[in-house]
Amino acid sequence: MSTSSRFAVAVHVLTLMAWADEEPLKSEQVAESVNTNPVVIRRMLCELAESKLVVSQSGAMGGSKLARQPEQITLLDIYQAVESRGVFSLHRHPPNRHCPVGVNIGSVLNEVLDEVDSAVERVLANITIRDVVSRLKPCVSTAVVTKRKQVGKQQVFVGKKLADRRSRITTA
Amino acid sequence: MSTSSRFAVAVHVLTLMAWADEEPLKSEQVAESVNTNPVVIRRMLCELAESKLVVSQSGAMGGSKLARQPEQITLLDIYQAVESRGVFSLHRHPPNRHCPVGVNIGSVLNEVLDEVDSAVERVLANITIRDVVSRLKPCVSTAVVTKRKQVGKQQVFVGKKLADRRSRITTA
DNA sequence: GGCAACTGTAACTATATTGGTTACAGACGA
DNA sequence: TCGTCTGTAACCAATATAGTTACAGTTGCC
Repeated sequence: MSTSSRFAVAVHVLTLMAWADEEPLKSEQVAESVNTNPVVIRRMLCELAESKLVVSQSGAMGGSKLARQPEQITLLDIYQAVESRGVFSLHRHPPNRHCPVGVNIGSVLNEVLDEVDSAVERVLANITIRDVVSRLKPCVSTAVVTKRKQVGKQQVFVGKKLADRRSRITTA
Repeated sequence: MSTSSRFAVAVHVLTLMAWADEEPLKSEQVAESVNTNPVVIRRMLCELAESKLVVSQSGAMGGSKLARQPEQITLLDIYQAVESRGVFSLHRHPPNRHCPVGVNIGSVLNEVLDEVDSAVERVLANITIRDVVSRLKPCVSTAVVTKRKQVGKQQVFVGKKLADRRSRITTA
């Protein structure tokens, strides 16, 4: 199967922005949380912007934030924004048209794969970014309490209740 | 997403064998219908044999056939036999453990991806190879009627009602 | 205006997975 | 024992994703 991490990363990115609550995030901040390169994030942000899920601003003090409220963004929106193809693919090369099975297996498989895709989409359509944030919060409540100042190299994370964006939240 | 054609090809292969109805098929025959290399088919047959979906026999007059009746093989069996991973993957590299979102997004995503996988499996568990053959048959009924002798290079396909395995079924 | 801090994007490389191919050892029927 | 198969290793090709460097364009601020 395909299994790229694009969907997982995209959900991560939008969850971060919901967490930041209207505060625009720089690609470098996001990349630091996702643990990847800022360009990878910017590429993905472009796709998410095309699907009207985020808005970005260039220039100094720029950054990206959600284009809608977190409860108005479903995981299906994200899935459709960053995953071009369905869950399964058909044959790489078309089967033999002179075989009774080969000539018709494609249409039967397409029906099946459509059923699968629909099932996946029904699940994703019922989960919003707000839900993800909610399921995240119980886990990090202690982390927020034990937040402490950043001492070393700049390491910026965000939190609703943090006035100082340059502080660092840690569980250690 | 991942999207390999392994699942599609595996369903094709087992459908061919159900169509052949107990007659062992050689990897070259199967490869001809799938339109690929016999080794690719033999590799897949090994996986399907490990999952007890087919049985193979070496040597002259050898070949492979279904290990069970077509109605006792679901597409979920096939999916689990040839697709090692779930529909989606998590991050390639783990997110930043010092970020409140990064440290917990993995467990939330895992719950979501489990829901997705379950939905996919529920769909596939309800479709058997017998069903696939049934959905195939209406399409090929005319093809069987218009079957004609093979004249050129050996091209062997199978059909329940064909005593001569070396005949060719065509829709042309 | 000019600088510094951003995004958007091109171009390239690295890595992983799948599929295709050749080759050959071993099994097995006739 | 010979010809016909499977099983499997080894290798190459094609594709997709991710990571990296570089740079043009945009914007806020002094």
